[in-house]
Amino acid sequence: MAKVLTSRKENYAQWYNDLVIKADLAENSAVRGCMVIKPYGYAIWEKMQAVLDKMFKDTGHSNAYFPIFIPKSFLSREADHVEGFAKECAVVTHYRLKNSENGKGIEVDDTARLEEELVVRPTSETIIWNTYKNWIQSYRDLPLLINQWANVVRWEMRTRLFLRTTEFLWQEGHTAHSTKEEAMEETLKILGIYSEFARNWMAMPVEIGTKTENERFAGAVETYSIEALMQDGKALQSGTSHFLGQNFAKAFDVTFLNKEGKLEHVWATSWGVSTRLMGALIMAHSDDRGLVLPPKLAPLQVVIVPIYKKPEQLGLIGEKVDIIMKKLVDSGISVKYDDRDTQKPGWKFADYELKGVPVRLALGPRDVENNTVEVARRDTLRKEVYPMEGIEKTVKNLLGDIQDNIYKNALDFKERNTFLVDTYEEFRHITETKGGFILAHWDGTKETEEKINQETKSTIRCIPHNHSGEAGRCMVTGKPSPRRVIFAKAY
RNA sequence: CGGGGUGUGGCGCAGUUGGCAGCGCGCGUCGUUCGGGACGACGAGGUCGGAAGUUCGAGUCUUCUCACCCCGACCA
Repeated sequence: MAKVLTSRKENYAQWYNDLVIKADLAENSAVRGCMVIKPYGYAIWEKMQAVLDKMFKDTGHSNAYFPIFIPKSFLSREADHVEGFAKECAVVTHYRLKNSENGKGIEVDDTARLEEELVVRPTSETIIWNTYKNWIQSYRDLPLLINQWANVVRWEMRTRLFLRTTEFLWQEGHTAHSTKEEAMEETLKILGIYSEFARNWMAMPVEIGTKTENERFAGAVETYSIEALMQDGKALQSGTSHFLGQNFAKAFDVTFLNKEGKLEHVWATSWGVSTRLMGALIMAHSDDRGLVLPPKLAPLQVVIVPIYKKPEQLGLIGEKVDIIMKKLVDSGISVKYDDRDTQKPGWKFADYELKGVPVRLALGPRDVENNTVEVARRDTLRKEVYPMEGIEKTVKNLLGDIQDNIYKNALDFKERNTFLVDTYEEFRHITETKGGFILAHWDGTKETEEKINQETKSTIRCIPHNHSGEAGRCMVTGKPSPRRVIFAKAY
């Protein structure tokens, strides 16, 4: 078989890049740092969107859309917020071009300078809270539960397809509440949704937890995240949910009259997942032959490949395939019959493996004669011949098995690569050799966190919610620690 | 913004001492093939990233410039 991908062992980063390109998910564009998401990649993103969108709506949220441009002055209203984002903002200064003096090309018209420059949104808190001010007067207007699907721009130094690009797609939820408790409840509810989405749809186990002050969103009181472990032992922050307290309400003077007729600032949350989830999905399951997709998010769940020598044989196969297709479609399975005669079966097998299609059916003259189908699953690469009779049940069960199996594999991997560590020496050894999640005690200070980061390149991914809070002593300073936190090298 | 690297057909690359721009893949036509990336024959496709210079002659030498990739610091 012709080798298309760099193997993971050889060079993990290269494997990822190769895979994204070769599986036709995305490519680099003419604009540095910005990607073109290709139809196959976008189809996966659309599936993710559809599921998440429903989850948000089922919990009472509505979609809306706010401008891509933010007046520069808005950004500076919340001090921490502007400090966090100032270094990576694209700024619009002019609104017109003109023909160059020398007749060649086109240039910025200096006479068309904007009075107030516009920032291309790196996130939308400021424009949204400026708007919410007019929407909220009374406790009766609350809670306000809004989400938007949008693109944002963060001018990054170094980019990688899906994992970090200058422009990316995401959803950002922005909610307003009358009490602190309710806002906090919302923040954690969304964290739960993200975790459930990762678990049940992406087949990706995640750690949920609280971010340290260092890693907190600029302008938030508390940031929570879901953290996934990639096959190279590095962590990927896959979603964040922020409790914003009254920071933005105060900055944008968003107040409401409570039941007692008293004026109060509202309580806020914001939360988001981005096309980075695509990167997580790719790295969580895929192998050296290509993408492995969970059936629940695969744009195409089943592909049927005919094997034949003569046109008459193709005709006979086609008749059987029509029957199978109908049964599968009736069972809610997405299926494609690839009867192109421009590619050979072997080529198609390899190509659909590269693209991660969960199940492949092959039908040849032999199958027509015996009333059978060859069924191949992408996750284990195993092939078996099944009777045509009841094929829809066979396939449906198999899709379920695959979804479960890749989750189980990812979970096993995470467990095998999660280490309980008590000494700094051992900590350094593991970060240098294996990577993975390391549960260790930390004294809670920024100084120690930074020292560990400097010396080992590891960061505290989160203070986990799902591990016991047994107390101990900081592995670096020996000071008391109330609970273990999760360290890892991160994307 | 530092360090390293690369720009030659759609993609991946070779191009020696400066002397007719090549190879593999892909693409097109025809034929044989088709149960794990088939094979043969013929064919199409290039102002060698850009500008200036040296030279009888530049893909190759000089200077400038632009772009992209990789590794770091910053980040979802």
